[in-house]
Amino acid sequence: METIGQIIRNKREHLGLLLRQLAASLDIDPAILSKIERNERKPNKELILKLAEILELDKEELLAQYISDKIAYDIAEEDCADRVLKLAEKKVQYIKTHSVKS
Amino acid sequence: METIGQIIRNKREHLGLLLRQLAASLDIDPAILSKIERNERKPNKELILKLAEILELDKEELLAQYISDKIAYDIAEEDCADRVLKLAEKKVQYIKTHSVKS
DNA sequence: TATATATTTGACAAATAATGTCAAGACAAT
DNA sequence: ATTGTCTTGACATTATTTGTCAAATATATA
Repeated sequence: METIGQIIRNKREHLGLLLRQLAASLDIDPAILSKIERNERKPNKELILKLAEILELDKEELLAQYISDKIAYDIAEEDCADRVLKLAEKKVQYIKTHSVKS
Repeated sequence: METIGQIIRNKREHLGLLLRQLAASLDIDPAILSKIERNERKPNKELILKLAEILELDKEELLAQYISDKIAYDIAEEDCADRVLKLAEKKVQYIKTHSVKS
C-alpha cells in the first residue's frame, strides 16, 4: 500500500523535479517537503491541492488518500475500528440529507 | 440521530444528576460539561471514558460514537466521503495486519 | 581526496487550536 | 425578589501544528 508521501515522491522524481524545486513551487521550505515525503509530517488540505495541481495528480483522489490516511491513523489503534467506520458512514449520510443546501 | 451531547445529557438527567454534580465527578468545570452536552465543545477520549464509567454507559459504544462523530465532522463537507471511508477501511486493515503485535 | 549538490535531521520560533477558568447573564421555580 | 441551575462569553493557559534555519549526512563527480 502506497503512502501519501510515496505517491508524492514517486511523482516528483518521475517528473525530474528536485525537492527544492517542488518546494519552491509550493512556497514551502524543502525541509518540510522532505518530511512530508517520508511521512514524518502531514500536509494540510491546501498543500494537497497545490501538490495535485503541480504534480498533475487527480485532486479528488489525492484528497481522498490524504483524508483516509488521517482517519486510519486516528482509529487504527482502536479495536472498534469497523464499528466506528460504519457509524461514521451513517452520520455522513445523515448530515448530507439534513444540512441546508447553500 | 442522537448526538454525543444528547446521549450524555439524557443519561445524566435520567440518573437525576445535576450538571455541577457530574462535572465535579469528572473534575471539570460545569461550563465545559454544559458545552459538551450542547455539542459546542468536544470531549476528549479520556473524558469519554470517565463519562462512560460514571454514567454507566458502554465504554466501547460511547467511544465509537465519539470517534465516528469526529470523522463524520471531518469528511461531511467533502463530496468524496464514501470513497474516503472505503479507503480508510482498507488502510485500517493494512495497518492491523502489518503492525507489530506488542 | 576534495568539491559541489541534494537531502535529512534536529533545535527552535511562531502561529494556531484545544482546553481550562471565571464571572456575569439568563431562566425557572417558589 | 431570592435561590438554584444552566448558559454565555471573555480571557488565560496549554498543547499541537506549522515554519525557519543551519548543521549533518549522503551522493556524485572531477
